[in-house]
Amino acid sequence: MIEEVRKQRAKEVEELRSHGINPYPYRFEKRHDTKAIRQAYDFLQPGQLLENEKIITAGRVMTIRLHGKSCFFTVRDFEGKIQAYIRQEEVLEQKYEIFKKYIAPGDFVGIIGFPFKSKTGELTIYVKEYQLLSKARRPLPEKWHGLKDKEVAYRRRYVDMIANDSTLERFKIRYQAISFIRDFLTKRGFVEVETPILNFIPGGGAAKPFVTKLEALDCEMYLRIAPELHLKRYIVGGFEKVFELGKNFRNEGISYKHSPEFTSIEVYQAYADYHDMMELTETLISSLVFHLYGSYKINYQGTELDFTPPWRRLKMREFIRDKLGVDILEDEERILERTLKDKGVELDTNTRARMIEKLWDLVEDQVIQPTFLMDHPVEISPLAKRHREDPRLTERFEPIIYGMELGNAFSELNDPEDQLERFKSQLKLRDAGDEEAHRMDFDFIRALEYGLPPTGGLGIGIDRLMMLLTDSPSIRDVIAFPLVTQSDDEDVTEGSAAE
RNA sequence: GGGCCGUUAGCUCAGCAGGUAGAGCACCUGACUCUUAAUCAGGGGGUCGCAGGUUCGAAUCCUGCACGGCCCA
Repeated sequence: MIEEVRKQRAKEVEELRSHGINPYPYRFEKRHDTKAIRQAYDFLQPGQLLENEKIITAGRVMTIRLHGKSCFFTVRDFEGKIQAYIRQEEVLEQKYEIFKKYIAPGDFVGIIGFPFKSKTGELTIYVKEYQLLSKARRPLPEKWHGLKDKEVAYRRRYVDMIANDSTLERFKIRYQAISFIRDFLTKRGFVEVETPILNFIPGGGAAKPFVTKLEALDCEMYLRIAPELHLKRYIVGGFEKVFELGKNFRNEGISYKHSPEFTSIEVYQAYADYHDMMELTETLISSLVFHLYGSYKINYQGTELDFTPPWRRLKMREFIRDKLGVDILEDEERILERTLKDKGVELDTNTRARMIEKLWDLVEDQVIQPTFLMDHPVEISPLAKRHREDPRLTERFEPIIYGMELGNAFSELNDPEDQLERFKSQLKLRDAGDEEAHRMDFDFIRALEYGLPPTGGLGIGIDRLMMLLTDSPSIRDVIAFPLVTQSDDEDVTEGSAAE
């Protein structure tokens, strides 16, 4: 069936060429987008025509309503949809016949005409001239129900975007948000920088890396799991406010909130501590929410989330003690372990660090409203500075919203001796079987020995933030081209050499 | 890795006391000069995810596999 349509379209393309019409011309001078047209002519009364105005626009034909010698059709562009009207008596008869015969839903057209409002009050472009800009060879999904199959939506996102306005809208919001974040930080004096994605030592986080090979040096390399250590080297070098927005790669499970390839933003500010980073975080995210929705409150999966600053500050030790009755600092490991066993949690490695992480996992989903989870124990925070009041803790926080860790931030550890000790402790965890434990990075120690000023650092997971901002239940919904298994492309080659 | 659900026309879905596959949209032909899920008349289109099994007979029942979704680890 799809082959039938493709052959039919191929035939039409040949016929158009024989009429001297190029079905794939080179350019069109688009002057107005649908939003601008809507804003300019919304004032028209039903039935009113503005024959002296000239509109030049272009887009994809979505639907066609043909009535013999006249035809209504809707055109969609990035800004929206607009109706157009073409009549035999207004264009050359031959051009009308060609429109009637060859223009179909899915095709791109350029149109020149004037605005009017139909009897029913819909703003419409009265077509004086049109040009086929690209002929579609495949049928569009159903015009009423759209595309619902999630597999197809993920594999062929372009079809999802064509068929479902909400999908296009979701990605517009994503890139508006990213643009806002860049502006926000730039206005505060931060410089956008870059760091290597190919690393010899994957650092800055707890994760299994992707391994790749550098042929030129015949050695293994890793895709970065976080840009953190390089960004701090910028601060050592003399930058004072930097950020990097980009992809990280973690060779771990895939779930509704985990993607092997994800986007983060990391921000570092010299002379600041984690309190400054909390202020930055809540101001950045709440003003982003306000920028997008005109309110600090949004709905996520049926729950109202209130981003109004200041956000709740919650100490990790106290919260776990309140909820589970154990003290992650003072209780013996066998007590932590028994609490976990009672809750049915199995430990992959028997370290105190892992136990603390698992205990937190048990209560994480009880934190719904935007919250800063603070002051993590030192053994699970190898890059954070010890707490000024209790050296067993660190000056660290994670913004938690709707039970999801949205990021991670610290007063950065800048004491090279302590950092070396932390790396060594991490190596012990590694020996105990923790594959995610941090690796040794002597050059980073060397950098700290040259001197890192007091620095506040912050990382935010952009994809998870976008889930919240677009009410999306899965991280795949906010990644335009999510990871899917290899596809079957049989329908492309088969019959593509249609006569 | 485990559990549940799903996979039928390009799309959205019916069909499952087992009896040789349907609708709407889309597509093709024709009619129609203010429609908007346009309308009207006619037509074409399916290895029912794949492979086995049970049966005279399987889209339907059973087993395995693949792909996907959701939940759990």
